[in-house]
Amino acid sequence: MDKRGGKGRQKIEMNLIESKEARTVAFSKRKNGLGKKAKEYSNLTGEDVGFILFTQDGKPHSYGSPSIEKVIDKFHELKQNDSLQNHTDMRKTNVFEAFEDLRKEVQAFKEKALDSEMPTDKHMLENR
Amino acid sequence: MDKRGGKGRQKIEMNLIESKEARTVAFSKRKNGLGKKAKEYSNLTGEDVGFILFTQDGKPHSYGSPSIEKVIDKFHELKQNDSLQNHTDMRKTNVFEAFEDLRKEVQAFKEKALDSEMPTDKHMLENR
DNA sequence: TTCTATTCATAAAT
DNA sequence: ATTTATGAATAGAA
Repeated sequence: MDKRGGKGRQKIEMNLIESKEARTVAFSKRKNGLGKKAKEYSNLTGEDVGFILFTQDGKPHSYGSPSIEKVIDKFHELKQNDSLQNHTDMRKTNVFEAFEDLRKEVQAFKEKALDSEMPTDKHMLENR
Repeated sequence: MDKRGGKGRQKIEMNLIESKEARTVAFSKRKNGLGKKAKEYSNLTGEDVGFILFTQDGKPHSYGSPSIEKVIDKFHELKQNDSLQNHTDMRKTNVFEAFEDLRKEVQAFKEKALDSEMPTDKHMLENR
């Protein structure tokens, strides 16, 4: 419970963040925020949603319910024939929640196995 | 000008909104909110972003910087290059790929530790 | 990544 | 479509 000083959220212009460091932090925060909002959209409305974004290093990231490819296909399909009768399919995946559950599970297994072996295994997974 | 009453934002469960009317309102607000966040992402980071979502009537809506089609094409292109040049799991950027890796890992652990107790299912909602 | 102080988003009621 | 009262997201600092 340390009381580290913080000036609280400040208002900023919606333009490119000049500072490379601040921009990196923004990439992380904003990407997570977008993912959460997208997940909330599908949870609350029961409809599909998906998004794609690129980060500093030019890497693609995506989120989709039920999957980004399914969303893209459905998009093109409906866009092409707008009068198409839509079928109800709805199968939410809640990727982030399930993902986090699995991550914790793996973590638990690894910690348990640490006292017997040193796996040296490292995962570069940034989502939470 | 008028001071119509409101109880302020209330906390809600992130599940399907039962009320058709409330859901309709949510579609509108959430869609706008997602659009704003996406736009802010590209403005602040200078990188591309795009999203697709479907509304009650099954109609597709999209947003893209510079365009949803460009974003989709770039996504597929980079995803292809990435998998061709990197076979390791060191640079996974797609949540689904990472998810699958974790799932397999968990499965492996479980098969290896057959006599472990069965963890109970914990399914609660929340954010983050 | 974590914490705090603020700004922003938005559930309810109109 | 608007206002209000709050819940949430997040800029800046560590």
